[in-house]
Amino acid sequence: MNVLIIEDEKSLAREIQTYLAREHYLCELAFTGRDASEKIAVNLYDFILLDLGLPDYEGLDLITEAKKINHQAAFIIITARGAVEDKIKGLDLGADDYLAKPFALPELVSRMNAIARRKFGVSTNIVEIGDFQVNIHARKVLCREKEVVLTKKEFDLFQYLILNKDKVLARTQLHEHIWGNELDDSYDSNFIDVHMKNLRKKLIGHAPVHWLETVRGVGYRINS
Amino acid sequence: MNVLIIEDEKSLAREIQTYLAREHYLCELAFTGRDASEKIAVNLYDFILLDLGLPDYEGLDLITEAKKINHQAAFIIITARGAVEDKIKGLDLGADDYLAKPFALPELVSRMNAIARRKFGVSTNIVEIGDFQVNIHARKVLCREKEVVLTKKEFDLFQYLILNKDKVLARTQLHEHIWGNELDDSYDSNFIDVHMKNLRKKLIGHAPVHWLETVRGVGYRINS
DNA sequence: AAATCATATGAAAATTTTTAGAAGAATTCA
DNA sequence: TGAATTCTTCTAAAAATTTTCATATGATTT
Repeated sequence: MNVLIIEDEKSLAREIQTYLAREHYLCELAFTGRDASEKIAVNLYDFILLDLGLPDYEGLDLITEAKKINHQAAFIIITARGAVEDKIKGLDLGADDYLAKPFALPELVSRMNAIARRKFGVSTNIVEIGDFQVNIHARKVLCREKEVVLTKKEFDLFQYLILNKDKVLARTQLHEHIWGNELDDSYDSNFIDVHMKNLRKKLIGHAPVHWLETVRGVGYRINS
Repeated sequence: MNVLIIEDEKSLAREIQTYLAREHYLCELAFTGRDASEKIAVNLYDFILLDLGLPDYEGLDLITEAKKINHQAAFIIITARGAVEDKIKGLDLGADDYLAKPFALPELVSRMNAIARRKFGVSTNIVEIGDFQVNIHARKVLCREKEVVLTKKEFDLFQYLILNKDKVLARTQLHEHIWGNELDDSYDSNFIDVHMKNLRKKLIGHAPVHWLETVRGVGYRINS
């Protein structure tokens, strides 16, 4: 899950980021409204955490703006206790949840998990594929009680393929996803292949993986 | 799904085209109102994306014009943020959706998918032809539960013919589309024929394919 | 019915793509 | 910092696909 944290208090923003990272939310930070605005225009976030106390922007404008560009994101509003709280709640901003400062991070996480369940239908963090149980948040793979230990890149690949089940994913897509950034025209490397090979090898060590296919000339695919 | 992108900013148009291609929308570009007008008169599009900031045309005229000729197309209006936005919304143009610049491409895709589902009753993903189910995203062909395994070129050909159902496609067209590049003057090869033969052979192995015809002297066609 | 033209076919040749092993870089962790 | 792990590049071999080519088949014209 991709999260944008809009918060001018840098230390708090980083603290949230670190904590959420542990829960396997992938966070980007925006310290100003302008920054946030640009990021929202370019990326598609699952969650947008917005502190309503930004100096350069009227927070509410940011919400309406963001809602237009990315209607599927879940919004969580963070506000100073008391202050404008009631007023905000009165407004129908269409936020998915509100949190008053100061708040406990586990509280934030549990609310985010609840929203993820409700909004994105991710009822659980555990996805089953073949004989394997993949725990997305814990980044662990089990096969009949036993753990299959994957490296970071291997897990990233595996997860992305699982989340896009029944879709062929081109190497460039996989590469872009894992690296985040765009690709040079001169993309010429086979490290996706190498990681796939290693991933397969590890998986096959525990159970058959006929559902993980190479689509020649195109990419890779996991069949449900 | 065939899409016409009407957008004078060429780089943006191409960017959209590239992204949509990945999602298996087949795009043509029109950089001017005149160009768009001609293309609409000749081709039947499923989607028409229209940027309302064209220099040579009043965008709104283009819509009413297009609506007369092709009433089944879904219109998506792209507009600069703010500006005339409200005014446009006020007008009953019968557009299926609006997008304000800048927008995230995945957002565009998810809206198009939604429209396709609602308007055409199709999950853009699966196309049925004869006894075959073609899953565009998975690049898989099924015939009564059983998979028909196609090579890349075979699938590309098949898909392109399906997307252009009821149209005769010349060998040069098929060649240009599938190989991307333009053709040398000295085009003299029969590999389209060979691929067609192999495709037919594989399909016929599972069910009759009377709907896949050779149009002598012209090319090939799939009849719905 | 013969001649001509376009398409279909089978098989070999050429090319592309994938797999796999290993080794050098880079990163992480103690 | 050094050791261990992980990431990435490089290579060659293997596998599969693409393309060519020669020939057969079938349709169209005269």
